[in-house]
Amino acid sequence: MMAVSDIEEWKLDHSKAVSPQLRNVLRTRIIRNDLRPMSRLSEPELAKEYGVSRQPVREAFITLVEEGLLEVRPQRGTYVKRIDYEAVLNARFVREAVEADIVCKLAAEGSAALVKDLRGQISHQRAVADDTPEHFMELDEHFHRTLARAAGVGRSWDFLAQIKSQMDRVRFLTFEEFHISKLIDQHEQVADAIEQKSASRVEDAMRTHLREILSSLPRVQKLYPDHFEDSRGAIPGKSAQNSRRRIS
Amino acid sequence: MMAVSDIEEWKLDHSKAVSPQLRNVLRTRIIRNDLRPMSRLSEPELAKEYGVSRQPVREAFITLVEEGLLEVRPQRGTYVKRIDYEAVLNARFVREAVEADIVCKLAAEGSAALVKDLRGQISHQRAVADDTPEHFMELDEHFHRTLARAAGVGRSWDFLAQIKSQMDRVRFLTFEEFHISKLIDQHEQVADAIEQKSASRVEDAMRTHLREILSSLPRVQKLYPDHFEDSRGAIPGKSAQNSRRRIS
DNA sequence: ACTTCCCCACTTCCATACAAGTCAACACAA
DNA sequence: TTGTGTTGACTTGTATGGAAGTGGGGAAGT
Repeated sequence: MMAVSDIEEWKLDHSKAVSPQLRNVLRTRIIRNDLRPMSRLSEPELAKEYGVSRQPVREAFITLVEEGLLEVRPQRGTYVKRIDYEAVLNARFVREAVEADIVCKLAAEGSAALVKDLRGQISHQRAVADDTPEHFMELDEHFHRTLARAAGVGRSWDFLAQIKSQMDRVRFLTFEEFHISKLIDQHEQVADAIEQKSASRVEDAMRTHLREILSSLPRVQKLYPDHFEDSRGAIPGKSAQNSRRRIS
Repeated sequence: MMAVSDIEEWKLDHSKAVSPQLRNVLRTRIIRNDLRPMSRLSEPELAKEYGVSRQPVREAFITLVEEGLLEVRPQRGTYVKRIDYEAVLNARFVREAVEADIVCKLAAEGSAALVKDLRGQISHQRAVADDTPEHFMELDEHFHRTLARAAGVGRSWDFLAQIKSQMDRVRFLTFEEFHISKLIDQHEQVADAIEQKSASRVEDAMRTHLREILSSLPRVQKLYPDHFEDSRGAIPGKSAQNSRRRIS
């Protein structure tokens, strides 16, 4: 829908409030690795670039600091944070816990209309699997959001979206590490299990699905070591992230 | 530790950055119902009250809007949001899912030192049970944070803290609705189950513990209807919040 | 050559001024 | 009395100017 190169040229609508727009633009640029880790974002520079004053830029920074995408060192500069291995693992852990409960609710209450909707989305996903990865990620986002809304906890997904950015940064580093067709197959297994109203199967399917990133994360870190915080993860032996339930 | 009345007189340390302090003060005042729902918070007024300019106040507002505690209507005013019934239910749902997985991990990996720490905290909780409710809530916060850290997902608790404020507002409305001694007993059941390394029992204990608010929430809403959003919740029949697992 | 100190460019943070929109009260006409 | 138009005191959003702090480069002294 929107290629990476276009992001750099996004213009702001001066008839609306500028700060929120700027916040979204910068967040997208960071997640898509257009703004590299450790690079400095000076307020006046970005202000000139987008034709606004420093204040909206400042206010946009605040939220991004809260999301762990930026780090401001007072009187020194504002920098794009490197990917925090621990933060990724924690975000993934939270996401697995929440979405596991979501699909369990759906196995109990899910309607046939939902299953039909999901299957339509899945076929749509297959159609764009070989398209740009950005396109699939949008559909993936929509798929998981649909599950949350169907379970009656749509606002929970809004919360998850805040921490998901940590995981998305990893994805955008190397799409090759993520086999899209495999992810779509897992989506299908989730839909199947919901249709069969099997709570245990749908839970296993979702937990397996959300653990895919665990296998690729160490390789991504090896490939782009300077994109990651120097913390542990270099010693990812048994990273205390194996969740409670043995999968199949 | 800090009585409600003291909050209004919190002064800011002008040697450090002002915005974060102001943010914490305002958040606390909102959660503790010192700043009432629907009341207007004008930037220049608060600026004068705390002896700073409008800009730090504005920046403090941004985060609180993100947390769903404030609502700013452009060119009209900034208002304390009423408690959103749906948001409380969703926050509770997320918390249950995450903390259930946390204690399951602890049942598998938990150490004896952890159990000893928890029991110490519990006896401390009993000691202050008849003290001010604020004091118990601090200990309660510490207890749950300890569990997360022991499970190796300490940052996950930082994530949860963002949405927990929605639940805390309900608690601070009526402490009488929450029987502290009962909550402490449930803490003890969690500690017991961890010691016994029983995943199923500790999960049930935690889920039961975190569902306490569900029984009191409708009563609190009845008692303070104007503190709540006018949404559903007035029709809380089967509010789609009964989670996946039947308890005991 | 090496250490020490100072100055200056640069940053974020705060204060202040201006712009633009909203809403209520009020004057005024029918 | 009622309906209408307008003014003006509010609000938040944006722009800009200092204040305080950081760090590097260069000059001076040993």
